[in-house]
Amino acid sequence: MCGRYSITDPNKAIQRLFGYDGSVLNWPPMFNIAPTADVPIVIRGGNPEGGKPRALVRARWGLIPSWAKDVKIGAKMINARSETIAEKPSFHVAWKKRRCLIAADGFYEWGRDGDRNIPYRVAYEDERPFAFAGLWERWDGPEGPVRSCAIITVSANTILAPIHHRMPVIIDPKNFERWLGIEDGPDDDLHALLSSREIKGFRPYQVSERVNRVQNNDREILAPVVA
DNA sequence: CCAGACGTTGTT
DNA sequence: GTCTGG
DNA sequence: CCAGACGTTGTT
DNA sequence: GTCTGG
Repeated sequence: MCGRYSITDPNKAIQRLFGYDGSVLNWPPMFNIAPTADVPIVIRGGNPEGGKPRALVRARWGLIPSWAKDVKIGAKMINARSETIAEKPSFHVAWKKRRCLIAADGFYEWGRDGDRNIPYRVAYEDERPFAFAGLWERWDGPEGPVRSCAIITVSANTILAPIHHRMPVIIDPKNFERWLGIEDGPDDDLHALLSSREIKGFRPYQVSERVNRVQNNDREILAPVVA
């Protein structure tokens, strides 16, 4: 699963991942991102610097379906299972029309050791940024429209299985256009993107339990601790 | 037909 | 909105 | 995901 | 235990 993640340099990550200047949103470093936080995502739309039609926007983490009566439902919709995403009423429309990429440079998983939960950070060895496969939705609330998103999950691969049985889907940069729907393709192709479960070069390492508290949002959160 | 749910995770 | 249960 | 709250009444 | 907030 994926219930916390990080983007330590959002502007640089946008540049490296998507090849355009994302500094307009001027995002601060986020070491400990929790559900309901506003996060930067990339969707179809616009034409940044004359390139592919993509738009960098902010969205609340936790998908709020269009029919929701309250934003609170979003807190339960932080992940969407790839196995059932096409059938679930809450995700079906977004699956067809509103896929997104969620910029990150690490995510956190809690493993279990007896009665203790041990936090790990999972990131590329060289700390390069990557993108989760996501869905987004627009909800018209009493205080105007709210954009929200969810991270898609699959069963854990061999690297992560010892820690946890679910993990987020990472989309390879060469598949960004296919995923966003900028290039046409049948739905089977989309499922193929979700089923790769490839996270070559990823490395999980134990971190301090300080990450448990969402208020702890500082660079020390990233530091490895000795088991 | 209308009413009511609509999600994931982990744990038992 | 759309699907399921009754 | 984890942490932390979880209630009503009456009075100021 | 279960829900809310972050």
